[in-house]
Amino acid sequence: MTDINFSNMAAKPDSQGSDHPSPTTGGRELRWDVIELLFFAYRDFVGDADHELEAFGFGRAHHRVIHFVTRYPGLKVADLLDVLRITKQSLGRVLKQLLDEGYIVQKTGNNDRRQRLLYATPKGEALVAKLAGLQTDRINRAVADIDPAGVETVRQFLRAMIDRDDPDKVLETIFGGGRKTRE
Amino acid sequence: MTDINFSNMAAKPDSQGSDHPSPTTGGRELRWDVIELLFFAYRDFVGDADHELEAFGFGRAHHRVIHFVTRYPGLKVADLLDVLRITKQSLGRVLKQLLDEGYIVQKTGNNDRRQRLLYATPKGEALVAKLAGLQTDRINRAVADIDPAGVETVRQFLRAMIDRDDPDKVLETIFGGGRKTRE
DNA sequence: AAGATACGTCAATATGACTGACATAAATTT
DNA sequence: AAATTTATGTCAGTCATATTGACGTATCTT
Repeated sequence: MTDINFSNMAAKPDSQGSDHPSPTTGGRELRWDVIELLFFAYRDFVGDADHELEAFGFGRAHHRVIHFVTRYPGLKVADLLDVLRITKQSLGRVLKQLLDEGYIVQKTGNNDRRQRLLYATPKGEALVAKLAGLQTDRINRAVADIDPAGVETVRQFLRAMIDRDDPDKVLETIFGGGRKTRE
Repeated sequence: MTDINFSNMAAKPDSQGSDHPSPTTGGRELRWDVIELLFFAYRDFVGDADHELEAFGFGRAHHRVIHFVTRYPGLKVADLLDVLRITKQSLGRVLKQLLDEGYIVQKTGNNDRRQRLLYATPKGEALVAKLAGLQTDRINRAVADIDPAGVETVRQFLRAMIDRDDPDKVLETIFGGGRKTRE
Protein backbone atom coordinates (compact mmCIF):
# COMPACT_ATOMS: atom_id res chain seq x y z
CA MET A 1 0.00 0.00 0.00
CA THR A 2 1.57 3.23 -1.12
CA ASP A 3 2.32 5.60 1.69
CA ILE A 4 -0.83 7.29 2.67
CA ASN A 5 -0.77 10.59 4.34
CA PHE A 6 0.81 12.90 1.84
CA SER A 7 4.34 12.69 3.15
CA ASN A 8 5.38 14.18 -0.17
CA MET A 9 2.40 16.07 -1.39
CA ALA A 10 2.57 19.58 -0.12
CA ALA A 11 -0.61 21.56 -0.33
CA LYS A 12 -0.02 24.47 -2.64
CA PRO A 13 0.52 27.69 -0.65
CA ASP A 14 -2.17 29.52 -2.56
CA SER A 15 -4.58 26.73 -1.83
CA GLN A 16 -4.73 27.21 1.88
CA GLY A 17 -7.32 24.69 2.86
CA SER A 18 -8.48 22.19 0.38
CA ASP A 19 -12.10 22.91 -0.22
CA HIS A 20 -13.99 25.85 -1.53
CA PRO A 21 -12.15 29.01 -0.72
CA SER A 22 -11.34 30.00 -4.32
CA PRO A 23 -7.62 30.47 -3.87
CA THR A 24 -5.70 33.16 -5.67
CA THR A 25 -2.65 32.91 -7.90
CA GLY A 26 -0.83 36.06 -8.77
CA GLY A 27 -3.63 38.33 -7.70
CA ARG A 28 -6.19 36.49 -9.81
CA GLU A 29 -9.03 34.52 -8.32
CA LEU A 30 -8.89 31.07 -9.83
CA ARG A 31 -11.65 28.59 -9.16
CA TRP A 32 -9.45 25.55 -8.72
CA ASP A 33 -12.09 23.78 -6.71
CA VAL A 34 -14.82 23.97 -9.32
CA ILE A 35 -12.35 23.17 -12.11
CA GLU A 36 -11.28 19.98 -10.41
CA LEU A 37 -14.76 19.02 -9.31
CA LEU A 38 -15.88 19.26 -12.91
CA PHE A 39 -13.00 17.06 -14.01
CA PHE A 40 -13.71 14.32 -11.50
CA ALA A 41 -17.48 14.55 -11.80
CA TYR A 42 -17.34 14.19 -15.55
CA ARG A 43 -14.72 11.45 -15.38
CA ASP A 44 -16.95 9.32 -13.18
CA PHE A 45 -20.12 10.32 -15.01
CA VAL A 46 -18.92 9.06 -18.38
CA GLY A 47 -17.22 6.14 -16.67
CA ASP A 48 -20.62 4.63 -15.92
CA ALA A 49 -21.45 4.35 -19.59
CA ASP A 50 -17.94 3.41 -20.68
CA HIS A 51 -18.10 0.25 -18.64
CA GLU A 52 -21.37 -0.85 -20.13
CA LEU A 53 -20.31 0.03 -23.66
CA GLU A 54 -17.39 -2.34 -23.56
CA ALA A 55 -19.80 -5.26 -23.52
CA PHE A 56 -21.12 -4.05 -26.87
CA GLY A 57 -17.74 -3.39 -28.40
CA PHE A 58 -18.55 0.29 -28.56
CA GLY A 59 -16.76 3.37 -27.33
CA ARG A 60 -17.75 6.82 -26.22
CA ALA A 61 -18.10 7.99 -29.78
CA HIS A 62 -20.81 5.42 -30.42
CA HIS A 63 -22.61 6.44 -27.28
CA ARG A 64 -22.71 10.08 -28.22
CA VAL A 65 -24.04 9.32 -31.68
CA ILE A 66 -26.74 6.87 -30.65
CA HIS A 67 -27.71 9.07 -27.72
CA PHE A 68 -28.43 12.17 -29.77
CA VAL A 69 -30.06 10.23 -32.58
CA THR A 70 -32.39 8.58 -30.06
CA ARG A 71 -33.21 11.82 -28.37
CA TYR A 72 -33.66 13.89 -31.50
CA PRO A 73 -35.13 11.55 -34.10
CA GLY A 74 -34.68 12.70 -37.65
CA LEU A 75 -31.38 14.36 -36.92
CA LYS A 76 -29.39 14.94 -40.09
CA VAL A 77 -25.78 13.93 -40.45
CA ALA A 78 -24.82 17.58 -40.63
CA ASP A 79 -26.62 18.30 -37.34
CA LEU A 80 -24.78 15.51 -35.66
CA LEU A 81 -21.48 16.92 -36.85
CA ASP A 82 -22.40 20.26 -35.30
CA VAL A 83 -23.39 18.74 -32.01
CA LEU A 84 -20.44 16.43 -31.62
CA ARG A 85 -17.93 18.91 -33.02
CA ILE A 86 -16.15 16.26 -35.03
CA THR A 87 -15.51 15.81 -38.72
CA LYS A 88 -17.49 13.86 -41.24
CA GLN A 89 -14.74 11.29 -41.49
CA SER A 90 -14.62 10.67 -37.78
CA LEU A 91 -18.36 10.31 -37.63
CA GLY A 92 -18.41 8.07 -40.69
CA ARG A 93 -16.88 4.99 -39.21
CA VAL A 94 -18.85 5.11 -35.99
CA LEU A 95 -22.12 5.80 -37.75
CA LYS A 96 -21.52 2.99 -40.21
CA GLN A 97 -21.00 0.52 -37.39
CA LEU A 98 -24.22 1.60 -35.71
CA LEU A 99 -26.08 1.27 -39.00
CA ASP A 100 -24.56 -2.11 -39.82
CA GLU A 101 -25.37 -3.50 -36.40
CA GLY A 102 -28.94 -2.24 -36.50
CA TYR A 103 -28.89 0.45 -33.83
CA ILE A 104 -29.74 3.22 -36.27
CA VAL A 105 -31.59 3.47 -39.58
CA GLN A 106 -31.46 6.13 -42.25
CA LYS A 107 -34.41 7.56 -44.12
CA THR A 108 -34.24 9.84 -47.08
CA GLY A 109 -35.52 13.33 -46.33
CA ASN A 110 -38.99 14.24 -47.59
CA ASN A 111 -38.29 17.78 -48.64
CA ASP A 112 -34.67 17.29 -49.49
CA ARG A 113 -33.84 13.85 -50.78
CA ARG A 114 -30.11 14.38 -50.31
CA GLN A 115 -30.53 14.24 -46.58
CA ARG A 116 -30.25 11.02 -44.61
CA LEU A 117 -32.37 11.47 -41.56
CA LEU A 118 -31.26 9.31 -38.69
CA TYR A 119 -33.52 7.30 -36.41
CA ALA A 120 -32.70 4.91 -33.62
CA THR A 121 -34.15 1.41 -33.85
CA PRO A 122 -35.77 -0.16 -30.78
CA LYS A 123 -32.44 -1.89 -30.24
CA GLY A 124 -30.70 1.46 -30.30
CA GLU A 125 -33.24 3.05 -28.01
CA ALA A 126 -32.86 0.23 -25.54
CA LEU A 127 -29.12 0.72 -25.37
CA VAL A 128 -29.46 4.45 -24.89
CA ALA A 129 -32.07 3.98 -22.18
CA LYS A 130 -29.82 1.55 -20.37
CA LEU A 131 -26.89 3.94 -20.43
CA ALA A 132 -29.05 6.92 -19.50
CA GLY A 133 -30.36 4.84 -16.63
CA LEU A 134 -26.89 4.42 -15.20
CA GLN A 135 -26.19 8.10 -15.53
CA THR A 136 -29.57 8.98 -14.08
CA ASP A 137 -28.83 6.83 -11.07
CA ARG A 138 -25.70 8.81 -10.43
CA ILE A 139 -27.48 12.12 -10.86
CA ASN A 140 -30.26 11.03 -8.54
CA ARG A 141 -27.76 10.05 -5.88
CA ALA A 142 -26.08 13.42 -6.33
CA VAL A 143 -29.27 15.44 -5.94
CA ALA A 144 -30.71 13.31 -3.16
CA ASP A 145 -29.80 15.91 -0.56
CA ILE A 146 -30.62 18.91 -2.71
CA ASP A 147 -34.07 20.49 -2.75
CA PRO A 148 -35.91 21.22 -6.02
CA ALA A 149 -34.82 24.85 -6.03
CA GLY A 150 -31.24 23.73 -5.60
CA VAL A 151 -31.54 21.29 -8.47
CA GLU A 152 -32.84 24.11 -10.61
CA THR A 153 -29.79 26.14 -9.61
CA VAL A 154 -27.58 23.29 -10.75
CA ARG A 155 -29.36 23.26 -14.11
CA GLN A 156 -29.00 27.01 -14.35
CA PHE A 157 -25.27 26.69 -13.70
CA LEU A 158 -24.80 24.00 -16.32
CA ARG A 159 -26.79 25.92 -18.90
CA ALA A 160 -24.72 29.02 -18.23
CA MET A 161 -21.51 27.05 -18.74
CA ILE A 162 -22.48 26.38 -22.35
CA ASP A 163 -21.51 28.62 -25.25
CA ARG A 164 -24.53 30.33 -26.68
CA ASP A 165 -22.96 32.24 -29.55
CA ASP A 166 -23.50 29.69 -32.27
CA PRO A 167 -25.93 27.12 -30.99
CA ASP A 168 -26.61 24.02 -33.03
CA LYS A 169 -30.06 22.53 -33.45
CA VAL A 170 -29.90 20.35 -30.40
CA LEU A 171 -28.84 23.25 -28.24
CA GLU A 172 -31.63 25.36 -29.62
CA THR A 173 -34.02 22.68 -28.51
CA ILE A 174 -32.43 22.39 -25.10
CA PHE A 175 -32.53 26.10 -24.57
CA GLY A 176 -36.10 25.99 -25.75
CA GLY A 177 -37.79 28.42 -28.08
CA GLY A 178 -34.45 29.94 -28.95
CA ARG A 179 -35.43 30.71 -32.52
CA LYS A 180 -32.34 32.84 -32.72
CA THR A 181 -31.66 32.04 -36.34
CA ARG A 182 -35.03 33.12 -37.70
CA GLU A 183 -38.32 34.64 -36.69
CA MET B 1 -28.18 27.90 -44.72
CA THR B 2 -29.47 24.52 -43.57
CA ASP B 3 -33.16 24.47 -42.94
CA ILE B 4 -33.80 25.92 -39.61
CA ASN B 5 -36.86 25.11 -37.72
CA PHE B 6 -36.68 21.41 -37.15
CA SER B 7 -38.75 20.39 -40.13
CA ASN B 8 -37.35 16.90 -39.60
CA MET B 9 -36.46 16.75 -35.97
CA ALA B 10 -39.44 15.51 -34.06
CA ALA B 11 -39.31 16.08 -30.35
CA LYS B 12 -39.30 12.71 -28.66
CA PRO B 13 -42.75 11.87 -27.28
CA ASP B 14 -41.39 11.21 -23.82
CA SER B 15 -39.66 14.56 -23.83
CA GLN B 16 -42.74 16.69 -23.80
CA GLY B 17 -41.26 20.13 -23.54
CA SER B 18 -37.60 20.62 -23.89
CA ASP B 19 -36.33 21.87 -20.61
CA HIS B 20 -36.39 20.50 -17.11
CA PRO B 21 -39.32 18.21 -16.63
CA SER B 22 -37.32 14.97 -16.26
CA PRO B 23 -39.12 12.93 -18.89
CA THR B 24 -39.87 9.29 -18.47
CA THR B 25 -39.00 6.35 -20.69
CA GLY B 26 -40.70 3.07 -20.07
CA GLY B 27 -41.86 4.03 -16.63
CA ARG B 28 -38.38 5.05 -15.56
CA GLU B 29 -37.48 8.64 -14.83
CA LEU B 30 -34.48 9.50 -16.90
CA ARG B 31 -32.71 12.81 -16.44
CA TRP B 32 -32.08 13.54 -20.09
CA ASP B 33 -31.81 17.23 -19.43
CA VAL B 34 -29.02 17.02 -16.87
CA ILE B 35 -27.23 14.34 -18.90
CA GLU B 36 -27.12 16.57 -21.95
CA LEU B 37 -26.33 19.71 -20.01
CA LEU B 38 -23.33 17.94 -18.53
CA PHE B 39 -22.21 16.88 -21.99
CA PHE B 40 -22.41 20.36 -23.48
CA ALA B 41 -21.08 22.12 -20.41
CA TYR B 42 -18.02 19.90 -20.26
CA ARG B 43 -17.50 20.07 -24.01
CA ASP B 44 -17.29 23.85 -23.91
CA PHE B 45 -15.43 23.90 -20.60
CA VAL B 46 -12.51 21.84 -21.90
CA GLY B 47 -12.78 23.60 -25.24
CA ASP B 48 -11.41 26.75 -23.66
CA ALA B 49 -8.18 25.09 -22.72
CA ASP B 50 -7.93 22.99 -25.89
CA HIS B 51 -7.71 26.09 -27.99
CA GLU B 52 -4.91 27.57 -25.96
CA LEU B 53 -3.01 24.30 -25.77
CA GLU B 54 -2.71 24.06 -29.54
CA ALA B 55 -0.37 27.02 -29.51
CA PHE B 56 1.99 24.99 -27.30
CA GLY B 57 1.70 21.80 -29.32
CA PHE B 58 0.05 20.13 -26.37
CA GLY B 59 -3.18 18.21 -25.99
CA ARG B 60 -5.63 17.54 -23.22
CA ALA B 61 -3.43 14.86 -21.78
CA HIS B 62 -0.64 17.36 -21.20
CA HIS B 63 -3.04 19.75 -19.56
CA ARG B 64 -4.30 17.20 -17.10
CA VAL B 65 -0.79 16.18 -16.13
CA ILE B 66 0.64 19.64 -15.70
CA HIS B 67 -2.50 20.80 -13.93
CA PHE B 68 -2.40 18.20 -11.21
CA VAL B 69 1.35 18.40 -10.80
CA THR B 70 1.08 22.14 -10.35
CA ARG B 71 -1.75 21.87 -7.90
CA TYR B 72 -0.33 19.00 -5.87
CA PRO B 73 3.43 19.46 -5.88
CA GLY B 74 5.35 16.33 -5.08
CA LEU B 75 2.81 14.07 -6.69
CA LYS B 76 4.28 10.68 -7.50
CA VAL B 77 3.94 9.03 -10.87
CA ALA B 78 1.72 6.38 -9.32
CA ASP B 79 -0.58 9.04 -7.88
CA LEU B 80 -0.92 10.65 -11.24
CA LEU B 81 -1.88 7.33 -12.78
CA ASP B 82 -4.61 6.95 -10.18
CA VAL B 83 -5.98 10.41 -10.78
CA LEU B 84 -5.94 10.34 -14.54
CA ARG B 85 -7.04 6.71 -14.79
CA ILE B 86 -4.62 5.98 -17.58
CA THR B 87 -1.76 3.53 -17.91
CA LYS B 88 1.89 4.12 -17.24
CA GLN B 89 2.65 3.88 -20.91
CA SER B 90 0.15 6.53 -21.86
CA LEU B 91 1.42 8.81 -19.18
CA GLY B 92 5.03 8.14 -20.14
CA ARG B 93 5.10 9.95 -23.43
CA VAL B 94 3.19 12.96 -22.23
CA LEU B 95 5.21 13.26 -19.05
CA LYS B 96 8.47 12.94 -20.97
CA GLN B 97 7.50 15.81 -23.25
CA LEU B 98 6.63 18.02 -20.31
CA LEU B 99 9.94 17.15 -18.66
CA ASP B 100 11.96 17.69 -21.82
CA GLU B 101 10.36 21.04 -22.49
CA GLY B 102 10.88 22.24 -18.95
CA TYR B 103 7.35 22.38 -17.64
CA ILE B 104 7.95 19.78 -14.97
CA VAL B 105 10.94 18.57 -12.97
CA GLN B 106 11.47 15.32 -11.10
CA LYS B 107 13.05 14.97 -7.71
CA THR B 108 14.03 11.73 -6.09
CA GLY B 109 11.95 10.96 -3.01
CA ASN B 110 13.57 11.55 0.35
CA ASN B 111 12.19 8.54 2.16
CA ASP B 112 11.95 6.29 -0.86
CA ARG B 113 14.55 6.94 -3.48
CA ARG B 114 12.67 4.91 -6.08
CA GLN B 115 10.02 7.55 -6.27
CA ARG B 116 10.15 10.43 -8.74
CA LEU B 117 8.28 13.29 -7.18
CA LEU B 118 6.90 15.70 -9.73
CA TYR B 119 7.00 19.48 -9.50
CA ALA B 120 5.93 22.13 -11.94
CA THR B 121 8.50 24.71 -12.97
CA PRO B 122 7.54 28.39 -13.07
CA LYS B 123 7.03 27.88 -16.79
CA GLY B 124 4.65 25.04 -16.05
CA GLU B 125 2.81 26.98 -13.38
CA ALA B 126 2.37 29.88 -15.74
CA LEU B 127 0.76 27.67 -18.35
CA VAL B 128 -1.56 26.09 -15.82
CA ALA B 129 -2.56 29.48 -14.44
CA LYS B 130 -3.30 30.72 -17.92
CA LEU B 131 -5.53 27.75 -18.68
CA ALA B 132 -7.21 27.87 -15.29
CA GLY B 133 -7.83 31.55 -15.92
CA LEU B 134 -9.82 30.76 -19.04
CA GLN B 135 -11.83 28.14 -17.24
CA THR B 136 -12.35 30.43 -14.28
CA ASP B 137 -13.71 33.11 -16.57
CA ARG B 138 -16.31 30.67 -17.84
CA ILE B 139 -17.23 29.57 -14.33
CA ASN B 140 -17.51 33.15 -13.17
CA ARG B 141 -19.83 33.96 -16.05
CA ALA B 142 -21.88 30.90 -15.17
CA VAL B 143 -22.28 31.79 -11.50
CA ALA B 144 -22.78 35.50 -12.09
CA ASP B 145 -26.51 35.19 -11.48
CA ILE B 146 -26.25 32.64 -8.70
CA ASP B 147 -25.99 33.66 -5.06
CA PRO B 148 -23.28 32.21 -2.76
CA ALA B 149 -25.61 29.60 -1.33
CA GLY B 150 -26.49 28.50 -4.83
CA VAL B 151 -22.83 28.22 -5.78
CA GLU B 152 -22.33 26.06 -2.73
CA THR B 153 -25.19 23.88 -3.94
CA VAL B 154 -23.45 23.51 -7.28
CA ARG B 155 -20.27 22.41 -5.49
CA GLN B 156 -22.27 19.99 -3.40
CA PHE B 157 -23.79 18.52 -6.54
CA LEU B 158 -20.45 18.12 -8.27
CA ARG B 159 -18.88 16.53 -5.20
CA ALA B 160 -21.77 14.11 -4.95
CA MET B 161 -21.33 13.12 -8.59
CA ILE B 162 -17.87 11.76 -7.82
CA ASP B 163 -17.20 8.16 -6.81
CA ARG B 164 -16.08 7.97 -3.22
CA ASP B 165 -15.44 4.26 -2.90
CA ASP B 166 -11.77 4.23 -3.75
CA PRO B 167 -10.54 7.79 -3.66
CA ASP B 168 -7.04 8.60 -4.85
CA LYS B 169 -4.80 11.02 -3.07
CA VAL B 170 -5.97 14.07 -4.89
CA LEU B 171 -9.57 13.24 -4.17
CA GLU B 172 -8.77 12.70 -0.52
CA THR B 173 -7.37 16.19 -0.47
CA ILE B 174 -10.34 17.64 -2.29
CA PHE B 175 -12.76 15.95 0.04
CA GLY B 176 -10.63 17.21 2.86
CA GLY B 177 -9.63 15.24 5.94
CA GLY B 178 -10.98 12.05 4.42
CA ARG B 179 -8.43 9.84 6.12
CA LYS B 180 -10.46 6.88 5.01
CA THR B 181 -7.51 4.65 4.38
CA ARG B 182 -5.90 4.96 7.79
CA GLU B 183 -6.43 6.50 11.18
C1' DA C 1 19.52 -13.06 -0.15
C1' DA C 2 14.90 -13.03 -1.92
C1' DG C 3 10.96 -10.75 -3.06
C1' DA C 4 8.11 -6.73 -3.81
C1' DT C 5 7.66 -2.05 -5.38
C1' DA C 6 8.29 2.32 -8.28
C1' DC C 7 9.44 3.59 -12.34
C1' DG C 8 10.92 3.47 -17.22
C1' DT C 9 10.70 1.50 -21.66
C1' DC C 10 9.94 -1.63 -25.73
C1' DA C 11 6.68 -3.55 -29.13
C1' DA C 12 2.37 -4.00 -31.09
C1' DT C 13 -2.29 -2.43 -31.40
C1' DA C 14 -6.91 0.15 -31.18
C1' DT C 15 -9.76 4.14 -31.14
C1' DG C 16 -11.04 8.49 -32.19
C1' DA C 17 -9.77 12.27 -34.06
C1' DC C 18 -7.61 15.12 -38.06
C1' DT C 19 -6.73 17.18 -43.24
C1' DG C 20 -7.37 17.11 -47.98
C1' DA C 21 -9.23 15.30 -51.91
C1' DC C 22 -12.71 13.50 -54.68
C1' DA C 23 -17.45 11.42 -56.17
C1' DT C 24 -22.40 11.38 -56.42
C1' DA C 25 -26.98 12.85 -56.17
C1' DA C 26 -30.09 16.33 -55.54
C1' DA C 27 -31.35 21.04 -54.88
C1' DT C 28 -30.73 25.83 -56.14
C1' DT C 29 -29.22 29.62 -58.88
C1' DT C 30 -28.20 31.74 -63.06
C1' DA D 1 -30.83 23.89 -69.42
C1' DA D 2 -26.51 24.57 -67.49
C1' DA D 3 -23.76 25.80 -63.71
C1' DT D 4 -23.18 25.92 -58.96
C1' DT D 5 -23.91 24.70 -54.35
C1' DT D 6 -25.19 21.48 -50.83
C1' DA D 7 -25.53 16.92 -48.28
C1' DT D 8 -23.50 13.00 -47.89
C1' DG D 9 -20.12 9.30 -48.49
C1' DT D 10 -15.55 7.71 -49.07
C1' DC D 11 -10.41 7.18 -49.94
C1' DA D 12 -5.70 7.84 -48.28
C1' DG D 13 -2.66 9.24 -44.94
C1' DT D 14 -1.63 11.02 -40.38
C1' DC D 15 -1.73 12.08 -35.42
C1' DA D 16 -2.77 11.81 -30.40
C1' DT D 17 -4.16 9.16 -26.89
C1' DA D 18 -5.05 5.20 -25.14
C1' DT D 19 -4.47 -0.01 -24.51
C1' DT D 20 -1.92 -4.85 -22.96
C1' DG D 21 2.01 -7.46 -22.05
C1' DA D 22 6.72 -7.98 -21.26
C1' DC D 23 11.04 -6.78 -19.42
C1' DG D 24 14.83 -4.13 -16.88
C1' DT D 25 16.76 -1.56 -13.04
C1' DA D 26 17.06 0.61 -8.82
C1' DT D 27 15.55 0.47 -4.30
C1' DC D 28 12.97 -0.84 -0.34
C1' DT D 29 11.14 -4.60 2.60
C1' DT D 30 11.22 -9.05 4.57
